Amino acid sequence: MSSSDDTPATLILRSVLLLGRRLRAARPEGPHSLSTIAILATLRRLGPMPAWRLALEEHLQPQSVTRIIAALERDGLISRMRSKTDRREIKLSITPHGRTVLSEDIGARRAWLEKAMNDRLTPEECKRLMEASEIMLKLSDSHIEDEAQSGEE
Amino acid sequence: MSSSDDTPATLILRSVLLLGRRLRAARPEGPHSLSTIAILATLRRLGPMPAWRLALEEHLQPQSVTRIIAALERDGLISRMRSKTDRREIKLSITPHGRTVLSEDIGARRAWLEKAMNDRLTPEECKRLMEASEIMLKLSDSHIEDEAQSGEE
DNA sequence: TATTGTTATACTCTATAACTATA
DNA sequence: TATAGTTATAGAGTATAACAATA
Repeated sequence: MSSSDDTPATLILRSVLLLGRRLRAARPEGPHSLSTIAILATLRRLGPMPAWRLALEEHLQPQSVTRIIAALERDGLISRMRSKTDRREIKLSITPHGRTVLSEDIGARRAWLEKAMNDRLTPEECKRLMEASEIMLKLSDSHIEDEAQSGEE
Repeated sequence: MSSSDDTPATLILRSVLLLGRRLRAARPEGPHSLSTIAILATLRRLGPMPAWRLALEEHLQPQSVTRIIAALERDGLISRMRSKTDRREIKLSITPHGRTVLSEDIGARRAWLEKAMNDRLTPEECKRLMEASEIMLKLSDSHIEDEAQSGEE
């Protein structure tokens, strides 16, 4: 049987790939990418934090975070404040302007998604998709706590 | 209320972004990216087809497909055959070597995903995730037929 | 003129390696 | 030496514009 890849895993792989493409493309007029907006949303959701913590939350390398926050600061969406106690650390905060931009961006993406859901899914399917989102988050969420437990590879 | 983005849509956005990152990173030793493998899988699943059809299936621009299939042909994973009836068209087929590489790649990614699912999800959650995959596919699937129906932007 | 495909170019996304500054 | 952050570089992923060949 050559169907070794027509498995549930393949279906998950393909669906996340294709839906991800759509969600990235559904950006509003603004110049802000999905990864950028996700970082902004995390800063609003969890409050000010240093870059290394942001890297853990977003499952990114610190260097990748550096690049994104440089753009965010350039555009005035976040502000930096050097820690007094540990002068290596820099706390990142979302600015009022950042909150405005975030709301507009998320609003536009949400509009796209909700329209697509209304057009193509039944209410029952919408509900199951939302439940599945938490499952996917859990699946992609092996940071911090878990890092300590399973140190292999 | 400033919670205009703590909505189900935001959760979906974040979960697809984060899980997508993980699935792309879970590549085996081989030099083939997720997008490349997805195209190979589509050629095996649906049989030989021209590049424009592949672009529709994968929701990519034809130029993006051109780039990917150039790499696939360079590595001997697909073959091209000019159509006799319409000499503009080139039929793309997966080669035996392509089938081998595809199975190995999918196998490795599947192993990662199944381990993650076993480690972090209950059997009930696994089942719901698989059901949700078909829903996500439907959501990202507005090509061909739908294009004709809703012609707006 | 429309369609199939390609080349050229650029921007986003992310990683690894090497570095600086501070602890 | 370890940690927080940055710079440099590269490759993956994808898009738009301009083009060639064929219909």
